Amino acid sequence: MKQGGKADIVAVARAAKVSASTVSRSFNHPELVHPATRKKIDRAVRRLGYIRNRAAQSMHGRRSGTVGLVVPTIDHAIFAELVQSFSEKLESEGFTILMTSHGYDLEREYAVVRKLLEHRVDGVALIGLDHSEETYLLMEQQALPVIAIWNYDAAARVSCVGAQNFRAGQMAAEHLLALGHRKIGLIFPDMIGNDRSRDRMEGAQFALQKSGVTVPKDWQRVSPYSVAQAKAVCADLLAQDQVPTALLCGNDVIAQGCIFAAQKAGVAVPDRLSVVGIGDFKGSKEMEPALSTVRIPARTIGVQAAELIVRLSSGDHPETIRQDVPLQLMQRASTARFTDR
Amino acid sequence: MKQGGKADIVAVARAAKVSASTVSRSFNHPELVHPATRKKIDRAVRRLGYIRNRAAQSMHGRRSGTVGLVVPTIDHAIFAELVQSFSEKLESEGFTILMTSHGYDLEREYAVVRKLLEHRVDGVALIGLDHSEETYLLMEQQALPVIAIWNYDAAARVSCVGAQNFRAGQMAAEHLLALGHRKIGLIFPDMIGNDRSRDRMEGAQFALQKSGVTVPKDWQRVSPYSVAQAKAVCADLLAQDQVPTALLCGNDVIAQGCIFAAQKAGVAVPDRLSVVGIGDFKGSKEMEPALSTVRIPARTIGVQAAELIVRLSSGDHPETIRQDVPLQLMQRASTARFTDR
DNA sequence: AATAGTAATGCAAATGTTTTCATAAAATGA
DNA sequence: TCATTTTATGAAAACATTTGCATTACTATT
Repeated sequence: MKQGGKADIVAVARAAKVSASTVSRSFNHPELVHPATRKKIDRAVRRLGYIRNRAAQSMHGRRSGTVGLVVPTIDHAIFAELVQSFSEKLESEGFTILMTSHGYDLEREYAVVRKLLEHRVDGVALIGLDHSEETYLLMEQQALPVIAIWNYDAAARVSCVGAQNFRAGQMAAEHLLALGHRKIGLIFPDMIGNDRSRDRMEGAQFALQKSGVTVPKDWQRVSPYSVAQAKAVCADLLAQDQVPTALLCGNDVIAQGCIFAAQKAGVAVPDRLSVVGIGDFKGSKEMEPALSTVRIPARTIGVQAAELIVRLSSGDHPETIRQDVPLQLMQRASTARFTDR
Repeated sequence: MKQGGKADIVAVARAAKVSASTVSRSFNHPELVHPATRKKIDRAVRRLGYIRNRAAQSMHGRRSGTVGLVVPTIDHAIFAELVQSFSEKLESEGFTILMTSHGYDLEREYAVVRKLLEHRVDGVALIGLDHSEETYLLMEQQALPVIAIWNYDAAARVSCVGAQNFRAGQMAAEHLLALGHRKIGLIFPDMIGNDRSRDRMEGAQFALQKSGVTVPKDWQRVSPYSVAQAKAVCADLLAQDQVPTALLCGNDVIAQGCIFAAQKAGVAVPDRLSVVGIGDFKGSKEMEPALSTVRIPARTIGVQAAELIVRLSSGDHPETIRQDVPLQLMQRASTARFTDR
């Protein structure tokens, strides 16, 4: 029984009194081996505690059964949700995921993609479309299925499944404008290496400009992805003489921070300040007041991304497939019509 | 340049006019190969876009450079934080993590551990100590470094690093008792396959009993890990004739739900209802009112777990190492002294 | 200049599996 | 009963590396 964990296929073959080939076949093409033999082999496998070695398998051009997933960080509500649905779906298809994060550092991203390649993953999934030229080149050179998750871009260099962030920013802005707001503040995450944020900001600016609304410098703030820090940034903004009647936030975490900051400062939401986010993270719907936001369906994206990469890595679809996942405005309690009292 | 992504070590050797052995050495023992040769090889590697094949490497008893991580789900603030710090540390040590989730299903856990073993991971990390006998047996048979993260138990069957959940429940209860509360409600997640929850509940009950406080059935509720559902459960509890003056929640997500439910029902926190959680998740400190909770230092645990598994998988420490990570009561705004008005 | 010692490299075996091809055994058909 | 087809198995090559051992090319020492 306890064999020190080193039973190989020939040990099993010996124990079952057959050849290694037969054991291998009994795993991979069971229909080719006699039921009685199969039974003998099964018993031997169990007795020795044999576990197949995928490393050895994948040396035969056999697929490794792994998919690489590269995220900036998983410590964000939104990525966690995405990663969960993505990996769940992939696991149900028999894949295991090799997960790495790079903390928004494109240099490190290159390094981790390389490492995934060393492990001979059957495909790679990245977040967003902002990647270094080196990284793109590396992946193209390996002729490996690659998909970008989270963003949709008709001109994307690789297959992608996601939503249009420009549109998300636009929708959030249009929502506030439709409610009559003209004094609007913008709080967004830093934009370096973060195309999502940039596109949303541009979408918002586009909608505002079209309506002739300009945002004073003082009402444009940068906040990291953190409730605590967003709260501080927002508190600072609200402490000014002139404050906006509505806040458009780059994502729901920032929006949550803003709501808390307003509550703390005694500014009623939505009576005196409307707040809209982007993302519709877990918890946004439940908080008080419930957060109005543009919903990006993370689970849907995760599942579709998993399906796509399975498809790309099995059949050889050399074409680039781009899937646009629709957004949805979730009007809730944190935004209200602007009334000049 | 573009070689269809199929350059192997002998192709590199040919291009650099050396033998495959030398190329191999130049990767693994660079000090043994002449600087000039190394340079030639480097150039060839770059020119061909060669990427080492770890599958082939690990066939030589060489470590695979992967660590398996098995979580119930990563779609929980707290696991996300843990997983992030764990994987960050591990990546900095040169490992890649193979991540799988099982959705609190111990059968599936067995299956995913098996799959990790097929990939010849250098170690396995699981959450908690509740695992099927089969899973334990499997891991013992393979004589593989295994650690359980999140719980500390002096009698744990495998190495572990984490906190004492019994103690956490106890601390939360003692906090409420110290504030003068006697009418205390308990809202906990389901306990099947979730030893964390069970231990916390027992710790809380222990402290309450010691103080002669009994909790009516109506004030003991089960809530899934979800702000929305906790909010509903709590709303139901608060709609009764008799309501407690304090709520002890099995984790911060539930506590957050309770606070939102109270806000919605017009029950002032902490004036009329104190709420304490367990975990100190991201956001707990920032919400309004800030949540009092028992802090379980997820990042610390993640980092220590990573260090431990590296240690176990490099040197051969056959002994079982158990690390207790201390808890800390974070008294914030959601709990206050009970005053009978 | 010869020898010993060291540094750098190559050869070949080994790793654990899959797969092609060949062969043996059994089943089928006349 | 013999020839033919089908089914089941084994032997050996292949996969991409690493490594122990042998060999060659340098340096240093006398």
